Amino acid sequence: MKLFNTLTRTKEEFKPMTEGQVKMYACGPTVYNYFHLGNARPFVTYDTLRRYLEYRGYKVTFCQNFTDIDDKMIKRANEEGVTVKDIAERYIKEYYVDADGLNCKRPTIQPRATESMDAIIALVQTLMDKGFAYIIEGDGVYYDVTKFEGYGKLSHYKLEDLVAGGGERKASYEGKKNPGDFAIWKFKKEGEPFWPSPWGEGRPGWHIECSAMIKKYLGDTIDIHGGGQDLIFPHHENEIAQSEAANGCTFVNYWVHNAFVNVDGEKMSKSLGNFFTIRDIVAQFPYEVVRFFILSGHYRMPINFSDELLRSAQNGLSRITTSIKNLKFVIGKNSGDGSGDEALLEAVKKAGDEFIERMDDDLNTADAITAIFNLVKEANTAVGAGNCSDAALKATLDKLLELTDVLGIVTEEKNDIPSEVIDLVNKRAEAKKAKDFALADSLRDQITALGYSVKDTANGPQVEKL
RNA sequence: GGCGCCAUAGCCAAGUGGUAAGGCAGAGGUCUGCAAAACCUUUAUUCCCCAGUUCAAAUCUGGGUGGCGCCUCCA
Repeated sequence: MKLFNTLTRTKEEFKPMTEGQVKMYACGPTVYNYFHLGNARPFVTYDTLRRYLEYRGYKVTFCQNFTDIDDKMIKRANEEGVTVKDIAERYIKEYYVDADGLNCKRPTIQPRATESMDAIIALVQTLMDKGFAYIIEGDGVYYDVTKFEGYGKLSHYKLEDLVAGGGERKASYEGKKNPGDFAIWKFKKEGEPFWPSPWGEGRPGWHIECSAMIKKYLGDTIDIHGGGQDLIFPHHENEIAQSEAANGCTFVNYWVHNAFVNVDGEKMSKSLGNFFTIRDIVAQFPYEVVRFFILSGHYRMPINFSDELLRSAQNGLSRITTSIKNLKFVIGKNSGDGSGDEALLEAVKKAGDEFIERMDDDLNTADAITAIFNLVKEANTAVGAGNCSDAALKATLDKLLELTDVLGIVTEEKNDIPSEVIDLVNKRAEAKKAKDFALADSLRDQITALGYSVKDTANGPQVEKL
């Protein structure tokens, strides 16, 4: 497949280091709050990339971390008068509620920064030993960006521009050799959690955490590293600087970055206050709709968020799920003569091929969904025509389930109908037969009141949970 | 100031040299006791504007206009 590599800013043919195996890492959440739709985008995107790679036969080792120690964690803990660990435990649990709901497969490895201190300290030590880092007394251990020749290669920022540009970097100028230098170990401050280190008690900087966890859990070089576009600089630039300086080899072969979720054309972010948590959104829309919404555009294009757009996504997704339900219903009841099989099976194959072709092109989920819609249409036509065998319909259903599973947009629903409802459905069928439509309609109202819908089809009444 | 992205129908959105996918919404029709679902037809002679390259451009080049992001914690 082809992937757009931020490093080269071109689509490149993806070749893993080891045939058939992929090591990928994505920056995970800082667990100090519920996550919002903007945060959800990378989770869903990289989960989809992982699912697709697995679908294509790769054995994927997917590592996504939890940042469970940083300024915001500490702030939150102090506000509530609890420990940082309490906050972490709480919001990791909440993370799983939403991430599981969004149908994100649990990553292979989910390290926490606080449980990776050995690796972090070892990495800082290496950087000190090799002369890439220096100490500012009473402050911390800093990385000297001028010591790393490739600094800026990911973001394409020049060191001079970083010095001259913006004029906003005043805050931490003092003591640093260069304005772009960043802390890899912060010395203990009053009221903050700390860990022992050769340079003094303290805690790690943000950037070093990812570098260290990648080294510890995946190795010195990995195939794919993903994250939001706002992480390109400084976070990922700094990860490269740290890891390549320490390890002396290429850190990441393919850098993948997703675009933002916007609200009224502006980036959804906590600082702007224009964010919607997933928890809030799912009070209105199912998780699958949120996932479908995210995947309905290309991951490198910004998507706008609004109720109207989610409603549109909900309607679109229900076209797919309804088709699947209808197929499930009709299989076993239908008596098609098989004259439509050939055309249908051809459509199944075509959809499968197109899906792969489009996903292969830099994970074009929008186009891949189109392939699914095309098959949905063929399936609906076949069900309506009633001229296909069960085997052909089953093959269609299986393909739809297969493709939607790669995207993670359809979750299996149990459709157990209570006997009470079945009785009503049967009575209604009798009433209809006797042309007592008033009774039939009132029975349908009763069925609806119990939370079920009934629709009349050529193959009898189809009952579903509402 | 530096780096970068985007502009396609009422809305969303693919398409990056060969004559405009798909979804949502709308309109008409078929089917149906009604409904639901579905199917058919219909909705951009045209892709922000202006030049250029080419037999051919939404797609490439140059110049505008408008919007956004990063350079500071940020997905």
